[in-house]
Amino acid sequence: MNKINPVIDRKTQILDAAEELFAFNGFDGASIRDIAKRAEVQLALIGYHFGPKEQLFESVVTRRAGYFTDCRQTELEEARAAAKGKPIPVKKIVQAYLWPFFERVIDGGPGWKNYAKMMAQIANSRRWQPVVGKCYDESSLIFIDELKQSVPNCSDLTVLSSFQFMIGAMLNVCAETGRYEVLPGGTKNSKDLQSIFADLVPFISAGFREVNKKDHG
Amino acid sequence: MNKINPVIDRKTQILDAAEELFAFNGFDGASIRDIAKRAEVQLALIGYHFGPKEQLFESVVTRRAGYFTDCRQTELEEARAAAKGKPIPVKKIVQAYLWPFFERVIDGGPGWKNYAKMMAQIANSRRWQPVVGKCYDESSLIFIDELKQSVPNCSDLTVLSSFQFMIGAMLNVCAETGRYEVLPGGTKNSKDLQSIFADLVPFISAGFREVNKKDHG
DNA sequence: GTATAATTTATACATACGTTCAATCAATTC
DNA sequence: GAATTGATTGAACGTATGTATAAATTATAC
Repeated sequence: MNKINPVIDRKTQILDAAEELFAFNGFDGASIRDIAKRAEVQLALIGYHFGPKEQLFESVVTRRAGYFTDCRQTELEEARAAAKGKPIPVKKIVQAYLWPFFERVIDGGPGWKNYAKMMAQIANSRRWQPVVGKCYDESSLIFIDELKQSVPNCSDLTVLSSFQFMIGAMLNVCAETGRYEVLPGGTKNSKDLQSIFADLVPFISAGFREVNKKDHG
Repeated sequence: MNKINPVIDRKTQILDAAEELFAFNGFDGASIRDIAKRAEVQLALIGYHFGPKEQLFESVVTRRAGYFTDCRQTELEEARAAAKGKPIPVKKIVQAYLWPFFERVIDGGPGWKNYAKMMAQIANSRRWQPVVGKCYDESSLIFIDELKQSVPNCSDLTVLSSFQFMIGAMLNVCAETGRYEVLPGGTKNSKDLQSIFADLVPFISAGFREVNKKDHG
């Protein structure tokens, strides 16, 4: 017997396959049969381990969420410590939020890439708002509160909007929809994401600082 | 007989219903039967007028696309004229791109709102890239070229990335996923979009100017 | 080693799906 | 006003879907 824990392996296989097919075909476009085939697993086994389809989807969303929220929290606390009681520079907050996501998409392998594609779609859909919220709202609130300290002239709505601008930009480029292959200036190479990240941080940071100017608040 | 052109009315009813259901349930989540019921139309009539489902979807995407590209083009040309041969200020370009979309979502009624929701989802999906590209790529190229004039220190990839940041931010807030109702600072009121737009333009413009600084190019 | 529990398989069910087609109906043309 | 075209209906087909269930297999405990 060369498998240490075949059950965990099967569950992981299922989650990976589901993640991939949800990412490319959406929730309704990916059938449980497709997922089973891709995971090289029997149809009924998916229901046995994960229950109905919506629960499987929730499991896929949840699986990697904790890594991101934990990692962001760590980065934020480091920035907080470095700021010594003063407001954290906006750029540091933005970086703390964005980097864990980009790092995984760049270096984490295909599973993390698929997760990003999937999240990019469901984050813009009202339907999955409860699932996304359950995983990410608590962490988002911490970042929003921190941002309020660093852009004190902004109204609550402005901070919230700007936070959404950041997320929308992040997900759009991490979804890797292929537009970069079509429009001139982009290549098919995903190491582009490294330089896209290098642009996104100052881009978003400057945006926050701009709306923090008195005449905008 | 009080109906001027019942055929056009039916086709419009179908497109409106499809738009709404695609926006909320996605392509595979919205069945033709659901659409027919919502449009108060017989099932087979949809196939008769629009062919297979993918073609219906393409018709929905295409219907309002021309308005946006035309309107953006007009705004861009006005800004170009005002610049008198010099590069157009970034803010004017950003505004020319964003305003037609926001204006319709704010004032255009439920159909335009649904269109925005739908586009926010498919823009982040590789699957519909060909359809979106057919409608919007030409217009996008014009804006990208214009932006290159106005942020001359940026590499092609940086301009392209920044353009995607803008689109991602725009779609994320126009999707109205309901996050604003959950996180503090937002209300359920969609007149918020007016002030979100007022924040987004300087936010994105400042981003472009920042990555145009020499040390980022 | 046997009994118990957990996992995996194989199959079936009822329903929903996209699409097709002949029929009816309405409008237009000559 | 009969004929022709286009729009609409009603029903059917074959297939794919999510889920449930009982049997078989494997792992675990005593």
